[in-house]
Amino acid sequence: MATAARLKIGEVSKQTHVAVGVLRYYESLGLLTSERGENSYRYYPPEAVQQVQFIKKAQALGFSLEDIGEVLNVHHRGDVPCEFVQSLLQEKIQQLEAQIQQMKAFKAELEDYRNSWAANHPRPKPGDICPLIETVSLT
Amino acid sequence: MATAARLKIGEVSKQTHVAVGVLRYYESLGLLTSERGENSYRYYPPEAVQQVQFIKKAQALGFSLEDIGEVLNVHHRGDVPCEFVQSLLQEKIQQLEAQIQQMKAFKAELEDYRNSWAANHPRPKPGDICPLIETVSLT
DNA sequence: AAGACTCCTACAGTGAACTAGAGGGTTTAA
DNA sequence: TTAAACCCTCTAGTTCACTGTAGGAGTCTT
Repeated sequence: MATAARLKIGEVSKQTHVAVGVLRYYESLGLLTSERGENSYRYYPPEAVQQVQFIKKAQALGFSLEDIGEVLNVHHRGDVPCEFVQSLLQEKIQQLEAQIQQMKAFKAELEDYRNSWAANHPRPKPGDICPLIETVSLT
Repeated sequence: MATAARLKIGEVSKQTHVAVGVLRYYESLGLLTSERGENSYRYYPPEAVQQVQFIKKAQALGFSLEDIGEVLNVHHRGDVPCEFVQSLLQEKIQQLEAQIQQMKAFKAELEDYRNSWAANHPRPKPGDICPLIETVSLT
């Protein structure tokens, strides 16, 4: 079998579009692990790429690195993880659902305003002030 | 007519549950304006309450104070605002929609995992490691 | 008129998530 | 074999959104 493809930090960086410094920072927080070569270089298994992508995805959805770390650390520890992870998951799912509902409502609000604006102000007169902000905020 | 109800900062704070310091901070960023009395106290019109609520709502949905300031400042300047606000609105609406879609996808992913976990691991054996993280991140 | 309370400014500190730089070793391609 | 490119550690700086503190003035309540 060919050498198991171990990745250097720069390769992980290229594949994930996450800066090298950030990867080291994640490691310092315990979100990522690596083996060290004799040269003290970090070497990552190919799965590290997925892991970093997971971090970035979760982060984009509003999870803090600490949140993410909680989940990942449980995995690293390997201690009775499933029940704990399960309950974390459940919590996150519920949070997501709530956020989705909020966003939908806010989007609808913005759309309402945009539409009523379009109807009422086909050509705003010079000197008009757009009552946007106050109107939008009244829900 | 009775005195136009001008609010002091503490009253705005109570009505919005936003700390006095935060209100002053918002003002320093140009997100809020006030008139000053002879005592140099800030006095706000009642609409300030709505405005602060708008800021908080937008913020909860991931808009930065700078984003919010862009919209509010246009209002304050009163310069040809509507077209600009309109296009900002359009952009924000699209962003929201994209985020909603991402969240739904991520939520579905988490649910899938939770369900398959429930099916496969009714009683995890001691020593098992939950393959949660890698599995979840594969979309 | 005294004490509690609220307000003011100005500036320092916090935590999260990076980002940059110094100073020095390692790998790799011409 | 040497120069570019990459890696290391450590420390410090940045941005965002606050939070807290000091020192002082105004207001309200009794």
